[in-house]
Amino acid sequence: MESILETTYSQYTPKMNFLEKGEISNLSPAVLTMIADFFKVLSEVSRLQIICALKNGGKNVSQIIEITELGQANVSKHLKVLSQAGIVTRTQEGVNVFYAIANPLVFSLCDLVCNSVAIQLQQKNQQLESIKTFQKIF
Amino acid sequence: MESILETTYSQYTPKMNFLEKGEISNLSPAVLTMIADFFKVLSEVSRLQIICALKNGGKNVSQIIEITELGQANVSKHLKVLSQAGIVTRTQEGVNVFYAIANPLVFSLCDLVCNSVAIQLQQKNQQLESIKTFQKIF
DNA sequence: TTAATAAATAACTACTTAGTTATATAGGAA
DNA sequence: TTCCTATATAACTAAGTAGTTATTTATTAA
Repeated sequence: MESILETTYSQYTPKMNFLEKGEISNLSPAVLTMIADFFKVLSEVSRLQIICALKNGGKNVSQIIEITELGQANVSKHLKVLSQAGIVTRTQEGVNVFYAIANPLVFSLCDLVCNSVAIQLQQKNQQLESIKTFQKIF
Repeated sequence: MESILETTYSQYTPKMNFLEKGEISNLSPAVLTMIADFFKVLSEVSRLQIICALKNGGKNVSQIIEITELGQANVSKHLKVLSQAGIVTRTQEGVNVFYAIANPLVFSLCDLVCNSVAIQLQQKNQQLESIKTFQKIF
């Protein structure tokens, strides 16, 4: 089966089936741009707060505003960004609009990064402890 | 054992051991900022290009410049950002400086996002096909 | 020491975007 | 209809940053 990305960006050579191979190298600039844009959506604290707020089920905008304590217009803009990135779904019910996580992948991503950051902090903490021990000796 | 993040940000309540529990909700703003910052590093095409260039082993700056076709000062700046984020390691060997991937996690992250983006493209492609079929009928 | 090369940094411009304020749109109730 | 509430949008400001050019630092060779 031909990769969807290869189909869409077939003008880019060399062709690759990175979906099957899981290869990050030799990706077309177009694909790298899409990946970068996805990461960019997750690179704002306010948007991560909104994602957190939706962790245990969909919420309407008013609820999200209350939980995150962000401004109404601001939340609306961020929800649009998240929606366009396919991270949340939008469902209008009368005067309310409900948003929910479209793909739990985001939680996997956040957890992975979270662990990575934690390990780094741990290493820095150990270095700090080493310095403290060093100071104690003299 | 107490979580490293709980130790470092113990002033934030309620306390959480998300390292063990893998919980993204109720994270302190400080932790969310760290996660956001990490994603921000991966949200630039040039930096993804550099990461791709290092996929099959460490390279010195000149090699990275050649592969990515980016400007020298630009590459140097991006490498600093990647280095400070703990994504690449820096090793000076005489006049050359070698950079290498510090944590293969980044490839997992990129692959996950890549697949997610591919699925979305596939869905859009199917919608496009539906429209084409629809047009064929009339 | 001098020259040449590799890498980092400083200073600058142009662009993007988060947040705010004000306004618009739209659904439901009176 | 008119009013009220929920959400979206427009316009704007301020802050951050990618890329460039010029310069600096540092290492090796002549």
